[in-house]
Amino acid sequence: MPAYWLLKSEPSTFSIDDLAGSPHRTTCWEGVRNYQARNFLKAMAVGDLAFFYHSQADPPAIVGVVEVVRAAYPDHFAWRRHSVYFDEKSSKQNPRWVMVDVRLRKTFREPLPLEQLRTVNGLEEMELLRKGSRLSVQPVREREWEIVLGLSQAVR
DNA sequence: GCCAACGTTGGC
DNA sequence: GCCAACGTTGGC
Repeated sequence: MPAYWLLKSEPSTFSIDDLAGSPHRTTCWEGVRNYQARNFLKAMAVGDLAFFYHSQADPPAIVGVVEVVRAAYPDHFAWRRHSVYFDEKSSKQNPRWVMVDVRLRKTFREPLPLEQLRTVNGLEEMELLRKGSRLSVQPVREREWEIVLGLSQAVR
């Protein structure tokens, strides 16, 4: 059984269309710089599935599904002095941050806006919908996964 | 642009 | 270990 997750990205930085245009529709998920989010990245296994969420977007929305194709490995952007993700406290000997690789599985025909998700029965406890929730990598319960996927198919 | 809700830093 | 100050996220 795969586990389910949700990954946030600002589309102005990296959108689901950018992923669709990437080689093998695959990308490394670099730049996570929050310990709780990092620990979720470490918990991911190949074959796990994740919603792709557009934050700081108009509207903010779940826009598709990706699959984990490589488990956590050191985020080498932390070692690049000129990267926005540089962190001098992360060394090659003792990497502080990790990333996974994900491949695009599905782009929803219609995005599922945050505002709509807030009205859906069964999603009340979803991390994404918690007030003040800022986690950029978060687990999704199986039941929540099924409900959201069902919505994505209902909007055809 | 505002601001609530965090997370991090650092003095003590 | 506490907590004030500061920085960041992200909806609105």
